[in-house]
Amino acid sequence: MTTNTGHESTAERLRSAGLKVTAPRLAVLDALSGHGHDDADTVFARVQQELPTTSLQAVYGVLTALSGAGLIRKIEPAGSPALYESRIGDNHHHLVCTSCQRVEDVDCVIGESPCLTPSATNGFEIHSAEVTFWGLCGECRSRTV
Amino acid sequence: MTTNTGHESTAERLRSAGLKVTAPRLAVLDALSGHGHDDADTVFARVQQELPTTSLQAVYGVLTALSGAGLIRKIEPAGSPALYESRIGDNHHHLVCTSCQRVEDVDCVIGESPCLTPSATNGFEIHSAEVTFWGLCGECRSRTV
DNA sequence: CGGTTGTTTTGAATAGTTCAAAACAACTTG
DNA sequence: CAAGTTGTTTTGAACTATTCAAAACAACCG
Repeated sequence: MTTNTGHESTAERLRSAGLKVTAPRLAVLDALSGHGHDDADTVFARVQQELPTTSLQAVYGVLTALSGAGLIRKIEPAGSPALYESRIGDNHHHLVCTSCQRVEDVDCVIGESPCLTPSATNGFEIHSAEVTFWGLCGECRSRTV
Repeated sequence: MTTNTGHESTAERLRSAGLKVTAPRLAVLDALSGHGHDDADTVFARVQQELPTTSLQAVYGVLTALSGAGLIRKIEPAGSPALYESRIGDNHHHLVCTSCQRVEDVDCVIGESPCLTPSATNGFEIHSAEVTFWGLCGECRSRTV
C-alpha cells in the first residue's frame, strides 16, 4: 500500500519512487536535506561520517538514481562539478558567484510562464527552462572593495 | 592606430583585442565562423585541415584567449563538453536537445530585461543571465514517434 | 634586424565521472 | 520465515575533457 500522507518518511519516499530502501540512499538524502548545493565529494564526506563503509562510486550511483527518480535535482553550472539539491518540485533558478562559485536559489523570474517560453522554438518540444544568473556574491563583493 | 571601420578583418579584430595575430588564431576564428556550436575537438579537426601542425592544446589555448577577449563565446551545457560560438554581442540563449545534444540559438526571451532581473538578488551583483531551454529537437521528435 | 614578450609545441598530469564484474542485501513469493 | 530474484554496492580500473609546465618558437616594437 502506497499511502501518501503528505509527510512521507524518507524510506517511504524511496519506495514510492520504486527504489529499494538502502542505508546509502537514506544517508545521501539525509546529507542533502536542508543543505544548499553540494557536489559528490561533499555528499560523500558527509555520508561517510555516519556510514563509513560507503564508497564514492556508491554515492555517484545513489545520486544518479535519486535524480533519475526526481527525488533530488542535479545542476551543472559551468566551471563547477555537478551539484545536487533537495529542493525539487518548483522550477527555481540559481545565482552563481563568478568568484567563489557559491550557488544560491532564486525563485522563478516573473511568475512562471516567461521561463518556459522562448521567442521561437525552432521545432523543439521544450520540457524545461533553466536560468542561471552570474555575478558577485555579497561576501566576494566586500572582499573585492 | 586602431581604426574600427565596422568591417574589420579577422586579423584586425585580433589586434584590437590586444592579441597577437597568429595562424592558429586565424584558423580557429575561421573554423568557428558561420558554424553553430562546436567543441574543442571539432574545432581542432577543422583547424588541422588547413594547418596540420596545430596541436589540440594550442586550440584550447586559442579558444581560451579568444573567449577571454570576447571574440567568441563559450557555453557549457550540462552533459556536453564546452562549446564555442562566434555569435557574440547579443545575449542570446540556447535550446539544447536532450536526446542528441544539438544546440541552437534563440533570441532573448521577452525583450531584454526579464533575462537580467531575478526576483531577489540575495546580495549578488548580477552581471549576466543565461537561459537554457531543454527539449527534443524536431529531428529527434520524428525519430521517436 | 634584434630583443622582448606572448604563443605554441611537446609531454604529462589531473579532476570528475563512468564502467564492469563480483559480492551482497532488499523485497517478494511460496 | 526461508529461498530466490532482482536491484544495489563494492572494488578496481578506465576514460574524457581539460589544464599544467617547460622549452622552442614567432609576432611585433623599436
